[in-house]
Amino acid sequence: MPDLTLSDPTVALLATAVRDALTRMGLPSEDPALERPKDPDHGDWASTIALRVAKAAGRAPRELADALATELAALPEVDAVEVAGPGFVNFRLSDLAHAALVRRILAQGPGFGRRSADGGSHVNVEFVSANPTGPLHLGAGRWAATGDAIAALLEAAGHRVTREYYVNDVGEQIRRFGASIVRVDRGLPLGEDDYHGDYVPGLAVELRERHGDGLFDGEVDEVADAVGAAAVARMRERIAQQLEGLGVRFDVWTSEGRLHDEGAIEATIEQLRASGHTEERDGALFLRTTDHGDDKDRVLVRSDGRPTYFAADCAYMRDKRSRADHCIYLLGADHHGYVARLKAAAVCLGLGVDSVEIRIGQLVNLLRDGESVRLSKRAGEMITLDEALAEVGADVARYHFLRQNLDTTIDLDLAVVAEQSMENPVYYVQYAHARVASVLRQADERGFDPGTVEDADLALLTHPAERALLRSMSSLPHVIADAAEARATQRLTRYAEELAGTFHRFYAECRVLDDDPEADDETRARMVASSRARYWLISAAKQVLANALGVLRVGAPERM
RNA sequence: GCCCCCGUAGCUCAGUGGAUAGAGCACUGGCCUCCGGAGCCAGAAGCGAAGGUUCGAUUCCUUCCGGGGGUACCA
Repeated sequence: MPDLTLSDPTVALLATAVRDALTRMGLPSEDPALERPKDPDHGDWASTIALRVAKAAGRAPRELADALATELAALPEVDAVEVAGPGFVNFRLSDLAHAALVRRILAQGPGFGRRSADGGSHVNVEFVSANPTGPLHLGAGRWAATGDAIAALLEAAGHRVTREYYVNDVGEQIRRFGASIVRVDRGLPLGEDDYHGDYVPGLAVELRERHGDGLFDGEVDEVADAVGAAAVARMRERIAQQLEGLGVRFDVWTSEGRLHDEGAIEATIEQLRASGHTEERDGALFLRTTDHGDDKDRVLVRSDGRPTYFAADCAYMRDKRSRADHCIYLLGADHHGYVARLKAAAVCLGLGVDSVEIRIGQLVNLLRDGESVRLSKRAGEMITLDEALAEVGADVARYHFLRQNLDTTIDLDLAVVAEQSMENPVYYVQYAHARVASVLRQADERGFDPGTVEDADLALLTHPAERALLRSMSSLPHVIADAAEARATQRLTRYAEELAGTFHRFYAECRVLDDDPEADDETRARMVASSRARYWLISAAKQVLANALGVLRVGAPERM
């Protein structure tokens, strides 16, 4: 549980009050166990501390809660402290706290909900890292959107973040990729393991244009490496473009080939050998990953002397950790077998198991007319990320991916997503933002003078719909902190939907720009005061919606 | 065989050990003389099964049932 007191002064205040009360009661002053009740009838905040310490204190939870409630001296920010159920202590915030919230949101602007970077650790988030032997398919979009949003969440939670892509740009697959291009270029037949994608012929043409025909001179085996290298460079550009289409930009692209060239792999193997974690068997060098939870030892150097990809993975891990305090790997479920060996490698490299965090996401199952479509680069049939984006749009695609738990396999039927796009939850949220913008525009056009938020009488915001909106708005800092810690993007999307919902309900029930020329002066003055309070309320709501969408990297439109 | 993920409303999915388990879609019926109806309100409908831990379990543990994925001196 992240420390909520860091991001919310009201919580900090309550926490201190609970701790002080505990001390006065002669009980250990521990975590005040503050949480947000689901039901607004239970107040704005609740503490379960009485339930938690009852046993140790040897007193009934309900009795403890009563004593605690009595001890909690009246704070100006709190209207009431109530005991409910088996021993919950519920706090009801006062108008003062609500007014402070609106002013704080507007004063902090885009910073509301975010924590300053001071003291935050440096986190490296590696994601996508698809082999550069073809364009990204739609499934990669899930990792792109999710990794990017997790990175944004971590930034919002106060960490320095590096978004990183690992490029497997050397080895057998690249050679095969190069050979496939040459074969296609010459009209030679392809083998089963060659690259059959429909992007291959065009790539051959492009490479001739870019590098001249000389690149292709020679036997297939002689030119495969060079063609492969050129093709990889080209695919990397294409992949970067595709990611750009989804609004994702990487800070660092690490080339596996560079690790080889710089001797990082040899150095890593030497380190592992020197630290006694390796063993020679049958002429190959193994890393004893079974000592650290893996189910079999892994080969670092083959019997013919060539290092394995795993050796490169170790070198890469060492490289990344030298640049960051904490490394997150976002991998697809098809790589879950890598978890144990990577964790073991972290131990063998002396990096600290906890500093290497591996997140496994379930795959995207693409459906077309209800039938599963295989997404394979070599087999050829695939839907590329850019094709998909052309159909549904980046915001819709991003939001769709971010909305779901990583543990959930996504069944995605593009036709359905595109069809439902008008009913898509992302529009529900964006519409709320656009609606606020529209009201603010109206206010301006009508010459409405909102005054200043300092002068506005925010204590007028007592309607249940207004209270619900305030309550929802106040949650953003906690939602961001929780979602970042859990690496759970769907918590933020769901929150955005909830916030949008409370706004839509508010909008349906409360009129912001209210005036009645027929009314007497006193009534009209009341209406203006109410309009001003609501004006600042929705201005703040707009900011919170924009901040939530901003972390998700989804647009917050002024009009739709 | 071993390992990982999932099983919550008709469908797609949220649910961080707390109080009466929530959305969207679909269905039924309502709501604009007035700030955007891409909206609001109401209705019906659910935790795969059994044990255990706990003051409290949809959540943690075990077993079973059902579905998906992974298992290499591959890359």
